[in-house]
Parts: sequence; C-alpha cells; structure tokens
Amino acid sequence: MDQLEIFKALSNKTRLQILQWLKEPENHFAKQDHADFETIGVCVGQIQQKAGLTQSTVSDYLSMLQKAGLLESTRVGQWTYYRRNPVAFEALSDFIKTAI
Amino acid sequence: MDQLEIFKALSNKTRLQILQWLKEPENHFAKQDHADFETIGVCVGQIQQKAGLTQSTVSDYLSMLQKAGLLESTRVGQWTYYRRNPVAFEALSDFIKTAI
DNA sequence: TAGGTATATCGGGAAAAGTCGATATACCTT
DNA sequence: AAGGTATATCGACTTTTCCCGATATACCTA
Repeated sequence: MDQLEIFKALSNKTRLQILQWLKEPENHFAKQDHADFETIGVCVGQIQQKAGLTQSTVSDYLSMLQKAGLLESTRVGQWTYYRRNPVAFEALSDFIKTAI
Repeated sequence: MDQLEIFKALSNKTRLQILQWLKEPENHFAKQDHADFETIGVCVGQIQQKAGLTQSTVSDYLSMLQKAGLLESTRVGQWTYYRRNPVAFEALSDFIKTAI
C-alpha cells in the first residue's frame, strides 16, 4: 500500500465523488442491462455521464484510483466495470488511526 | 472537516513524515529546553532540521497541516509548537470507513 | 470485413503545488 | 533602544496536476 499515491488519488473533488457514488451504486446509477453493479461494478460511461467531464478524463481518473488500489475493474465485452476494493479502505483507515 | 483539503495536505512525502514524527515525538526529537513535547508539541526548528528543507518551506507545511485541522499550535515566547490533533485523525479514519 | 460503440492512451495548454531565497514580524535579552 | 533568534510571509521559478481533444484499441454485430 503506497499511502502517498493513495492520498494523491483522493486529492481531487471529482475522484472523491466517484468513490462516494461507487460506495452505493444503487443510489446513484441507473440499473445496467448486462451487469449487476452490486457485484461487478459500474461501467465507465455511466460514471462519466454523472461526473460531467470528458470520457478521457474520467477514464484516467478511474485507472488512477485503480492503480492506487482503491478500485478494481472487470472487462466484460466492450464495457469495463469499476467497483470499490473494500480492503484498501480498511487498510487506509487503519493507517490513519495507527501511523499518523 | 474539509476532506479534500485534508487529502491535499497528506499528499506530500515530507508532510506525511512530519505527521509520523509528531505521532511519537519522544522517538524522533531531542528533548526540548522550554517545553514538554508530549503536551505542547515540537517547535518548528526541530522539525525543520529533521526534514532537511528550508525554514520557509517547513513553516508553510506546518501551517498547511494546521489549516487542514490535523495539527494544533501554541506560541510560547519566540517558539511555535505544533502537535497532533487526534480528533481530526479519528474523524478522517471514520470518513474513509463510512463515506467512501 | 466494415461500421459502430466503449474504453484507453497520447500530447498539450492552463492552473496549482513544491520549494527556494529574501524579507518581515514577533519576541527576548541586554 | 539595539541586536539576536525563531517563525511567518512574499515573490519567483520549476515541477506536477487538471482536463481537454484527437487518436488508438478492443470488441460486438451485421
């Protein structure tokens, strides 16, 4: 776990918001046709639409969050689904409580 | 609590390190003449020396951490002592566990 | 194979953060 | 009051981040 990389990933309003959305997908996204976002996540297009930024920016943001370990992704056909990685948040929460 | 401001404050190697030092001052700093760092904190000069950056940079960093709520400061004579604000870390740890 | 859709990557211009040296401020001592 | 020490603030330069448009890649369907 590279905490510095994680904190950098969290240092952006839109990226923070995306994480909040992905915490409760059913409250923030329309139901998807080919995937249950409870288990596999939400596709890039839906996140992009909600964020109101360009596709390239949102794709960048998601891969940044994934590189930091906060998100996981699954490719299914032409879609990439992103979802929270709960373990990372627990570890980070712990780091904050015990190390700094 | 402005989480975005907090995460920005945490997005720097030296600032993260300062927080780790201030978590256990007795393990990282020499005893001070005029103050007990367990209660009042560590003065800027000692932190600067350990960080190896200029005085102005470290002063900036400390005030940034304080603005974010992570540190508290006390002025005594010509010294300013900085110490952890434990409540802020608990709140942040909680935010990470419950909101994102 | 050709065209359509979803996502990723690349290159760049603008804005913000990192870090410094110089200077200002505050306080202490004589 | 004058000089010394500790910290804060300012201005500038460099590096990084933000966010875009354009293009590439991957996959699907007819």
